[in-house]
Amino acid sequence: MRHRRTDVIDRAIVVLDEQGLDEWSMRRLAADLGVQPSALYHHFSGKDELMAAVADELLRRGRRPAEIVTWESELRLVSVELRDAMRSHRDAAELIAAVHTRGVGAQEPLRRMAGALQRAGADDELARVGASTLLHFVFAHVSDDDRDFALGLDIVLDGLTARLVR
Amino acid sequence: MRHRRTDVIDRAIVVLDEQGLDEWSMRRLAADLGVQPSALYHHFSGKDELMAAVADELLRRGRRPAEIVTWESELRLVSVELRDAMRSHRDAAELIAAVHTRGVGAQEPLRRMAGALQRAGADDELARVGASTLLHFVFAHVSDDDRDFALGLDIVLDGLTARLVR
DNA sequence: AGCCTAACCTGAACACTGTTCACCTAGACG
DNA sequence: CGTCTAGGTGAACAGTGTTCAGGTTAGGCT
Repeated sequence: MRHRRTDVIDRAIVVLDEQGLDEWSMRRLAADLGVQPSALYHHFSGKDELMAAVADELLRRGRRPAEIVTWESELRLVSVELRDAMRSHRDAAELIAAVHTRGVGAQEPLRRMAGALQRAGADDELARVGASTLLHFVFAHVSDDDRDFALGLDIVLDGLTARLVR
Repeated sequence: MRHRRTDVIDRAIVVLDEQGLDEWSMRRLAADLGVQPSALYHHFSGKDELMAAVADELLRRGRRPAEIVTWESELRLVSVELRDAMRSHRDAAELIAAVHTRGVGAQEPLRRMAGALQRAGADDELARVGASTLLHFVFAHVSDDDRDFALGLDIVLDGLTARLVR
């Protein structure tokens, strides 16, 4: 059986769900696809690139069409989409956070947050720091219940608002 | 040469500085100590416990005597101590964050933050969420310059203040 | 229909990793 | 003097990501 890049990514997500991130190795994925481990290196330069592709696919699937009214609602939307993507599959949170931290992928939520802040009137510095603060808040509170998540989101947005209106 | 637990921890920190976290393996550390890898398992149950011990030692070394006046100054102190510890050695940030995330150690900063919030009048939920938000802000902004770090810290503390005074 | 190219895959090897196990050894203490 | 124990040995196990030279196969072009 021959596989395309997208086949590998799709199957990688299934294996992630079944085995978890710890058992998620190139060899296991290859075995699951009925292929030698080295075959994966035709589609991806290495494990990092594969992980990044999977993370980006999870984020893509988590997006929902929505019309934006205020900058605050946009920040909330991006936060909730990101959180949902991180909860959509087993260990997706660790996967996405790892990929983002290593700088190999999953950069879009941060960019969208910074963009929203800039459109809200923030200067470069505030947009950068504010977006990063919000993003890492989401990373940290993925497994909170919805109430706690909403509370924390309010904390950060309150802080951002206080800086923005000045 | 025979070594005690503390010798191993001290040497582990040196090796971390010289080689970085990626190259920081049980085998390398053992070689550096002039000992077989298996000898390390007399002092630690495994790599996780050793990492946790190193993280806690770095945090311990980063503590500074200071008298606390307000809850806000206590939160600032813990944040700055944590940030300094994370900057004190090569890859110390990744090490401490990893140990904390896995729940095997480096739990004290979070506990101190939650305690300060409780003394400031926060209920259990706000103390928990607020402390976690602040902690992960520090994790995320270790490598920012001081200006950006101070700005982000203000954002989070503003948000916390807004919730506390209610 | 036949060829050719590009995509895909094989199988073996390399150089690591953390961990376990049975066994040994030097020094302190009663 | 003997025992106890903290510390260490050396080999093995079961994995890991990655590389490489070479083989196969499907699709488009002439």
